[in-house]
Formats: sequence, C-alpha cells, structure tokens
Amino acid sequence: MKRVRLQDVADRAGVSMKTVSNVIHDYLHVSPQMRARVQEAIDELGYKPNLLGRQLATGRSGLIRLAFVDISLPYFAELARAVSIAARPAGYRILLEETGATYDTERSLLQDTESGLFDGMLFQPSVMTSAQIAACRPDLPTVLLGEAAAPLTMDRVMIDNPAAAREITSHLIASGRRRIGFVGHEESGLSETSRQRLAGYQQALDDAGIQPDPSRLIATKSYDAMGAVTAVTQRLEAGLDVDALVCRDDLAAIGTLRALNHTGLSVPDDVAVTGWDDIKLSAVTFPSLTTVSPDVPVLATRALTLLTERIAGYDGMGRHEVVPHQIVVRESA
Amino acid sequence: MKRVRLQDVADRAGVSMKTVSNVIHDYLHVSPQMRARVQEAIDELGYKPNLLGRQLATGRSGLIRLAFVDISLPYFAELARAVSIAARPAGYRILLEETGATYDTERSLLQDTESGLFDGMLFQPSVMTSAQIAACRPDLPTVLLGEAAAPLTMDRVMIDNPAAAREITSHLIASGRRRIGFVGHEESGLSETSRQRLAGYQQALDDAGIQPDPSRLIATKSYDAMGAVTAVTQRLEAGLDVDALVCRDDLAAIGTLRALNHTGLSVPDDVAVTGWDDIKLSAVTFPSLTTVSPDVPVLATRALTLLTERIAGYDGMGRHEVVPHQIVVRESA
DNA sequence: GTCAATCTTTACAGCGCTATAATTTGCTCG
DNA sequence: CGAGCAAATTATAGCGCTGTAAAGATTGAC
Repeated sequence: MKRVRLQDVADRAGVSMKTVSNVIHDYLHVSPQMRARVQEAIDELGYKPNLLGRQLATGRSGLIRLAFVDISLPYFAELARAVSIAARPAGYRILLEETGATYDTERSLLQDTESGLFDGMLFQPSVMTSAQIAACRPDLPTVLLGEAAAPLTMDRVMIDNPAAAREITSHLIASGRRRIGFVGHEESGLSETSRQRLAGYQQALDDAGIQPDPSRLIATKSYDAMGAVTAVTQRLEAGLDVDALVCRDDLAAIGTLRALNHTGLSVPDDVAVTGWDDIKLSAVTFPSLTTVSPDVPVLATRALTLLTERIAGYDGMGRHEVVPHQIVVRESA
Repeated sequence: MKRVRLQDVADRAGVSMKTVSNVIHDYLHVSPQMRARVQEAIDELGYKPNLLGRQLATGRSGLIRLAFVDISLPYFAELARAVSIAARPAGYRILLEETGATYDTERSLLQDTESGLFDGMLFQPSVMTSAQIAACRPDLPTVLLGEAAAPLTMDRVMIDNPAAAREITSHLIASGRRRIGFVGHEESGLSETSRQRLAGYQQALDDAGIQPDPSRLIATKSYDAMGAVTAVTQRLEAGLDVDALVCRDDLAAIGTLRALNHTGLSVPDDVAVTGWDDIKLSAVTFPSLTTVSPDVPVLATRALTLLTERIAGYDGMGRHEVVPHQIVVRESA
C-alpha cells in the first residue's frame, strides 16, 4: 500500500490538482457537484494531505518553539499546557525545548543553525541578559516570557513581580507578621526574577516601617523543592528567627513547609509561608499555600498574539506587556 | 535581507548544490580544499539549511508525536522530559499532544487526517481499549506506553503493575498494617491501570491471609490530587477504618496526606500512605512518600528503540516490554 | 605510458503541495 | 443573440533540498 498523492486523487476524479486542493481547503468557488465528486475520490483512496509538501509550498510550518528551563517544574508544565491550548485555534502546534538553564543552550536557541522548522518562538530566558539576547539578533520572530530579560527591540509578556511581591508581603504584615524572611533566591549571581521579587518584598517592609534584616534571607542551591528543604532546615537549626517566609516560588514554599514541619514548627501558627505561581498542587499541600497567581492563560494568549503579529511581519519596537496576577489566600498565611 | 538558499552558496563557491550539501552533511568524499572553500561561502553568506526542504526531499520530518492525557500531571511532565532527552541522540524532536482523556481525541490521534508531519508516535492511551485501538489500524509507526491498552499487533512498554502493587502492599503488611485501603480508582468504568494495581493490592492481602474489605476502597472523581482530598475526607468523616492506604498514584497520595492531616490523623503513625510514580515532589512532601518508582529513563529509551525499529520498517508482531521498577521507601510507610 | 579502479564533483529529476495566471464555462442583460 | 462579467477550473512553475546516476579527476599497477 503506497501513499496516495494529490495527483492520484486528481486523476481519479478526472480534475486538476488545484481543484482537489480547493476542495480540501474549502475554497469558496467550487461547484457543489465538483466538490462531491472530488470528495468521493478522496474518500475512496483514503487520501491524507502530506504536511511536508504543504509546508514547503507555503513556507510555513505551523510550528512554534516554546523554550524554557525544565518541563518537570510544575509552573512550566502548566504554562506549556496553556500555550498549547491557546495555540490550537490559531493553527499552531507547540514544540517544547528545555534549556536546562545553561547559557550555551539558550544561546543556541537564538542562533539556530537551521531554519524553516519554526514559524516563531516563545522563550523564557533564565540565564541570558538582555544585552546578550540583543547581541544575538535572532532571525526567528520571538516573544520573550517572564521578567528575566528583554532587549528593547523584542516583545515580552510578564506579570508585575515587584508589585506582586509587595502585595503578598503586605498581606503577611497585615496579618501581624513582623519577622519576615525570604526563601529561594540564588546564593550568588542573583537572577532578575529573584531581584524583582526581593525588591517588592523589601518595599513592603519599608512601607510598614520594618527594617529589612539580611539574616532572614535564605538562598537556595537549586530551583527544586529539595533546595529549599536543605537551606531552610539548615538555617532553622542555626537559630533563624522568623514568623513568616516569602518564598520565591511554590516549589520553594513546598520545601519550606517540609523543613518547618520537620523542625516541629507549625504553619501558619509559628511561621506563615507564601508561594508564587499557584501551581495546582499549592491547593493540596497541608497547609495549602497562599500564593501569587499569575494569569497564565492570559499570559499565553497575549504572548501568542504578539508572536503572530511578528510572524505576520510587524516590525516595530519591542512591546512589553504586563499580565494580571492576584494573591490567592489559603491556609499557609 | 532575503533568505540564503543552497544554490546561493553553490554559486558563491562556484560549485554544485550537491557539493555544498555534501559539505554540510560531512560526506566522506570531499577534498579538504573544496570543503574549506564551501565552508567559507557558507560562513560569508550566513547560510542556514532550510529543514522544510530537507524534510520533503528525505520524506522524514524527524518529529515524533508524544501523546498522553495532560502535561500538567507531574508524571507526564517527567516522562516528557525523559523522552525528549532520549530522543535527541537519535536525531528526533518531540511534539507533545494532550488527549484530555477523551475518546475522540485519542481516536483522532490514531486516525489522523494529515500525514507526513510525524515519523512516529509514542502514545499512552487512557480511555481506548485494545480492541478499539486495533480497529483504528494507525498508519503511523506507533509504540504504546503504559498498561492501559495494547493490541497484539502493536509494541508496548510498561512496568509490571500487579507485581509493583503487590510489593508495595506487602511492604505495608510487613510493617504490621492490616486494615489497608486503596485510593484513587475510578468510581465507575475501572481503568486497566486501576484494575492491575488493585489486583496486585488484593493479591498481597490474599498472600498474607487478610480478607480484602470493599469498604476500604476509595474511588475518586478526578485524577488530580484534589479528587483524593475530597474522597478521602468524606470517607474519613464517615468512619473509615484503616491503618494504611495504597494510593493509585503520587497525586492521590498527596491528596490523601492532606485529607488525613486535616482530619487530625498522623502519617505514618495512624495511617501509612504509599504513592506511585515517584514524582520529584514525593520526596518533599511531609511526610515524604513511600512510592513505586518506575524506571522512566529506561522506559523512554526502550520505547524509542522500538519506535525507531518500526520507523525503519520492522513489521513483526507487537513486542511487549516490561521495564524495571522499585519500591522507594520514605517516611510515609 | 596506459587501463582500470577509486575518488570527487556535477546535473537534474523529483519529494507533495500551493499560488499565480491563464483559460474555460455559465449567466445576465441590452 | 452576442458582449461583458463573474464563477469555476486548469496548467504550470516553483518552495529548498537530497538522491541517483553519470561524468570527470586522480591514483596505482603493470
């Protein structure tokens, strides 16, 4: 059983290839009887259009590259899902690419040695700076996600991190907490994400006239929850004095919950904890997490809109969009 | 700035297209000086091969479709990562597809109306039966993942579910538990996955001479952790009498932990809990989860090996491979 | 110095589809 | 009844690359 080509269908129906193509694409000007005749031939032969041929002819692949650190981090899995769902109506499929947070991988995304496969790219950088990205001058239409980096020439979608950090810290202060720490920033080489969240955290303390105390900043060695378990446990044993911990993300918060529980501290009675991202599991931990909830579907939709405009040829300066977030209050704070 | 084509490079170097192609592909018989000359032209023009053209010419896209229920379920996110990593050395990229566990979506995967885009497919069915899958006669080389369904004609890779369920239940029995329940199967229309895990659970009870008690089976309404929270809480309030709960997967276990904690029961002192999948977070919950750990990297590698053989033309009967698992003992049991 | 054998390079025909422009058919209307 | 216009259909030229087959260059053996 060999493959059926467009020409085979055309021969069978006794028409030209283009007419068959018109039927397949529901082109307006095809007479009903012709449409029926061609459809019959298609069905009889079991014809399935070959996407490779179509892609080459149109010059579009319908594929968008979605690149971020690691799909096994729940936030990114949920982001991937949202993007994938948002892309379907626009006729795009999503191809995932993990960077592993290495400079070389991120750079090779921007300076691809091959072309044609992707129509565009959504990229959440984690180690490259705006200047480095700008220097790469990617030739693929690209929209950046997140707060990490974005040259002026490129589009970017994110939430207002300092504001959200300030809000969630203020929430802790409003509930009477004063000795508030921060968990989950890098030990050295602070990322832009951590920087912005720390800034909002500090701002909230300032607003309340609380003197920020550097001894309440707990850096972690890795992005996963285990990094927070290790770091927080260690600092608790060293006599950390806090009544609340703002965590950089939900994974850090989950690790923090474990460290606190393990040490015999009760959440939120002894120490309140907040997360960030509102991953699905944050509603199911015990206690459930008060967290910053970015509007991921909107983020995905906006990013795709900007990207499709770029693909369509828009060539203006970078547009930087801020997407809404909210503070979801649960048991942990 | 228009796109550079192979012919442009050939013109610039004063050679034929094929020679340029040979240089790009490190073809054996190219003289060093020719290679240098062509490379120079490539660099000068900044030539990037267009994959669409290559794909059409070779008839291969290098794309493998990976389909399962939902990427936001941690097990699948980790599986996707493993497959993606295993695919790279073989020259394949992975395109994710979510089925949402609906029959129509699963069926449309098998009976695609388009062709050419994918070289093969890895598919973890969740609602289709073996017979339904067999009836579809997919024309794309396909390897099935998981225990749910697999016609005799198709390859499949999975772990030994009944054995693993039996082992983890026996572990509970060995630690003195007797009133052991099961959490997370469907309320109606038992899935093959649940069936096999329940079978192993029951077998272990039988082995120990314990009478299985249907009142200790707790079905859930959804696959996520919240489904388990609801179901377990409800049953606990209704007077459920257990000293251990075998959960269908880690998400159900995490939900179960919350329900138990919320009800004031201590894990593992009052009730031991086990999970399934060994997702990353299972090491960070409090208490951390004793769980069944499938060897996902091996699963991914074996599945891809079988798939590449199918793509290469292997046409034998379905091969059913069993991949190793182990019981990871942590705090919860 | 010649012939065969091997190494390099080339010419060109597709891969399967779409887009453009050209052509034919079907109507309306003066 | 034929001009004029719109609707329907076709012929054909690519899209950018690779594979095949064949030609040209080089080498070694005798």
